[in-house]
Amino acid sequence: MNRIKEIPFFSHLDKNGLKKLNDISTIKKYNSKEILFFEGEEPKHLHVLLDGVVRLYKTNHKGNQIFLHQFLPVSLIAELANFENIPYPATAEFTCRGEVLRVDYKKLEEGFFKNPELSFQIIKSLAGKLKIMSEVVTNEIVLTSEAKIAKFLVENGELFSSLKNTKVASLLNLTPETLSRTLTKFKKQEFIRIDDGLEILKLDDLVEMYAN
Amino acid sequence: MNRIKEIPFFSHLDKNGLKKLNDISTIKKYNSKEILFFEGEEPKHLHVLLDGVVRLYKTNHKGNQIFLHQFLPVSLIAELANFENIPYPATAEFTCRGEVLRVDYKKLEEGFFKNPELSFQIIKSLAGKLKIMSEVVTNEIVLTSEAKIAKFLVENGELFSSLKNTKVASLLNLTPETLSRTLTKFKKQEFIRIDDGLEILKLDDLVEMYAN
DNA sequence: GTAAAAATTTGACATATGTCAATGATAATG
DNA sequence: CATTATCATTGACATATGTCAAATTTTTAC
Repeated sequence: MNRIKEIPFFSHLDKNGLKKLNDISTIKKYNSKEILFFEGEEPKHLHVLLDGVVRLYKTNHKGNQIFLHQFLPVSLIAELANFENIPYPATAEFTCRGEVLRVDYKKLEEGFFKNPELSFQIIKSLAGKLKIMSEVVTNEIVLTSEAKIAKFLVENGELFSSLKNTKVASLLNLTPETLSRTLTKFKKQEFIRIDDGLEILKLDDLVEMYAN
Repeated sequence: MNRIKEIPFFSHLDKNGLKKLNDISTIKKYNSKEILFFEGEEPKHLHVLLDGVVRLYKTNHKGNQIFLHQFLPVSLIAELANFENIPYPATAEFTCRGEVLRVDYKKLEEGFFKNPELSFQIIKSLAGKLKIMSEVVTNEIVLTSEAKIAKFLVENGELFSSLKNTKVASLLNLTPETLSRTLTKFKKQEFIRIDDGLEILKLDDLVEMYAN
């Protein structure tokens, strides 16, 4: 109950509302690599990530994972499936131990959807998701690998420096080989330098590669 | 004003609400091939498609159009850009003459967002868009061309029969050549027959290609 | 500090799909 | 009906990116 009060999503609820919400929800702990839900599964709960990190991915025809997004607390996860009453469109997996609030969706719908503040929060969340998906489309369909990498270097330089290349490659849905080759190319062109962290030497040239 | 009353989105508004909405919106007509908005443009209005057909697409690095979705009346178009206050993520173009209701978004936000019924409609719309985007991702990233085509034949057989192959190819973001080759392949395998309309001979084999 | 494991780089090759060009088939127009 | 114009098919080739394997480097663990 105290946990629920701290969720920005529900923080505006009054005592009665909190109690009702508490009655239809449970908190569940997960370990790293545990699956919150599989692509294709029927949703019964609304999941609110309280703690830990969840990665969302689809699986392609060859069985490779296509990374879509990484969720940090506190966020709703795949609420689309609840609202549209469709199977989960992707798989959600914990990358470290964490916790979710599982809310019985049917009961939530009955009791809470008249609440304007909650509606507003849901709108925010959905719009955010839509933005994410739109970016996925841009990154995966519109951009070449080179452009994807250039964009990532410019926009996530810090993160790049802190991660192994294999990890970066998987975030970008590329093979480590492609990433490696592209990075050496960028180094040869003197767009970047890498020693103990990324240094961008020719920002404009990098940006040019993905912006239009 | 009468037009507004007929929009399901706003049909629940009372007289006063309708009047206020009417004051902040205008109806604009468009011809075929006219652009409603360009990718990257700053949104000022919420667009409600009242009449006509609008196709939404992105442009890739080579200047090719990547088809995302076709809107039929009555629908909100790219409201994401309004809600998130970001540039339009894609271009919207009329494929035939039509009409939109342009609502001054700032003013709408100030005056209407407390309305629970409207919020609910917006949630519905956003969730629908999210579903569309999720399908785009599935189609474009997860499936091979062959699978895309198989899926389209199974799910849109009627439409397939009524369209030229060039048109189908562009809906699927494929070249006509690839479509043609794949179709001949399916015919050779006796999955389909085409004479004066599509006939699916081996549904299971086709479905097998894209379902997992 | 050494051994084992993991990550990176590089080369050779595979593959799906696009591009271009030529030809044949259909449809549209006067 | 004849003539364009559009569409479909086919082949040869290009290209980006993945796959596999080997060599090298870096990191981790004892």
